[in-house]
Amino acid sequence: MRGATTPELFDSCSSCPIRHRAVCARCEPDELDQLEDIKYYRTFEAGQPIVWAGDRMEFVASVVAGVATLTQTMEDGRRQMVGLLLPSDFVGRPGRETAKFDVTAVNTVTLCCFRRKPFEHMLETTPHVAQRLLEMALDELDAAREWMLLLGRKTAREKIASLIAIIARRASIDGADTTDGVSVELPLTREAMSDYLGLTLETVSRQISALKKDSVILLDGNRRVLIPDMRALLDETGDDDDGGMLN
Amino acid sequence: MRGATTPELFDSCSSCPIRHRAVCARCEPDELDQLEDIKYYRTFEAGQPIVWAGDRMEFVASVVAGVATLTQTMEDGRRQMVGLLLPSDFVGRPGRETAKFDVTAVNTVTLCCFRRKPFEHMLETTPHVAQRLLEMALDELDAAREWMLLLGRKTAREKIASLIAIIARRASIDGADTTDGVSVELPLTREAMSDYLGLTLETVSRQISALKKDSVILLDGNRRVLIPDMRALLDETGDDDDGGMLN
DNA sequence: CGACGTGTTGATTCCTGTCAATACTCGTGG
DNA sequence: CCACGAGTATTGACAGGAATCAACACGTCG
Repeated sequence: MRGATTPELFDSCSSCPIRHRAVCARCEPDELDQLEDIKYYRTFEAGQPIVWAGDRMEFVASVVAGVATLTQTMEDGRRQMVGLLLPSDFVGRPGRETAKFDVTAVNTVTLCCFRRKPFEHMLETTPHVAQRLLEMALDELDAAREWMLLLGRKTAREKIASLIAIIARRASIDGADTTDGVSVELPLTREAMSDYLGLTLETVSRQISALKKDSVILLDGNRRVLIPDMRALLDETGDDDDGGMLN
Repeated sequence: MRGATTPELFDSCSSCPIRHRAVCARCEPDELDQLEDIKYYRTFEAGQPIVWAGDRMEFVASVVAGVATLTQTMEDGRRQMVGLLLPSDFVGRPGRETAKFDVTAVNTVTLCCFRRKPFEHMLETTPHVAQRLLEMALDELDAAREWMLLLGRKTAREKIASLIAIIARRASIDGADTTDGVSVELPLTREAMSDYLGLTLETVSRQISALKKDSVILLDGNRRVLIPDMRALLDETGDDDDGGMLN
């Protein structure tokens, strides 16, 4: 059903693909051993809920593979994505009993779950976990604040351009070739994009079409975007600089 | 001029008004001694910049008294507030050289500054500072994410109602009488409110007038708001519950 | 094939932004 | 005392951008 436990995905933490970026990044071998004792893997299929807001959380986790969304919903159905969880991102909040936001798998998601109580104990006893988590929380906070500028002040066109630019930036960090145009796969449906950007899905569709018409982007199918000139795309985001994207 | 150093505001940390809520809340006496060694007070007058985005930050700090804003500005002047700093809130980001946002004093602000390098050293050596800072960062992150829902999905009227409700909540926590109506002083100008809510100041003014016309709020001067029925105000925020505000 | 999920496009509405005029408050100085 | 000006706030007229309502295209899967 939902969230079946997977036996073992890796021999040990040392062969884990997110070992150097996740909450365990700074851990010493003995600290990793402690984490091994309290961890287990779970996978969720595309579209499945990982937790509902208000649910009791028995674990915190690192995203090992896949993409998940953090969303908030109003009673009348209006929905806002408040975070996009990619591999190595952290799920859950130590010190809180119940989840505050809905977490949903976008595609197949693998989580490395830590039982909450022992994890909280580790935060108090082993400094490297707390230090790394602090670093990650501060990064998330910066990202959230940048998103606030987008949500509060950017036009629909700027929002779309910003989203594509951010995804392209991540793709290029992951080692893609950027010499003559970048090609990125949008991991989100139009509806998910609209939830992320604070727009309707119709507006998202229209602005993507508009950027295509203006040759800022090219489409290859519905999901794949080709960016012939990154500078031109960045000019559409409304941001003053390139955000450290270009070398 | 700007940011003059104040000799000494309190005998010691033990008589500090934010001692139990700030980043030093969990510190043991010997840890407080360490903090004393690296701290100094500064005050800023209303309207003064505390730091500009891009400035080199030589310190991190706790807000001791006053209100400051964290804002981001686009090249064409569009501005978005991304945080409101109240007493006990933390300013600056350990591990980063330069400020990412503008920080501005709304009224007279007193900061308890810690030299950045020694503070970062303390984060590595004394767990109680890091633990408390993590807790505060996670709270900030939650607040930022709730604000994202407001910015992305709420109507102008809901935004105004939400802002007043949040300020009223804080006032009632501070021990005001809520039996027959709450009275709160808005610490922000209409323009600052508009920056916070992602609106224009005209829209802010109009929606405040509309809420007044509908008797959801009463005005006493430009800044003081009387709330005859908190439930009625909360109904206007668009939130499903009372946010833990009512007992 | 038909149903369904996803995406595009069009017509129209309406909320909020923009531009503009006016009022109010509070100092300062004649 | 009042005039004056700066900063702040309110209100009106109007325009525009995004939401809403609706139709239709495309691909997949039963």
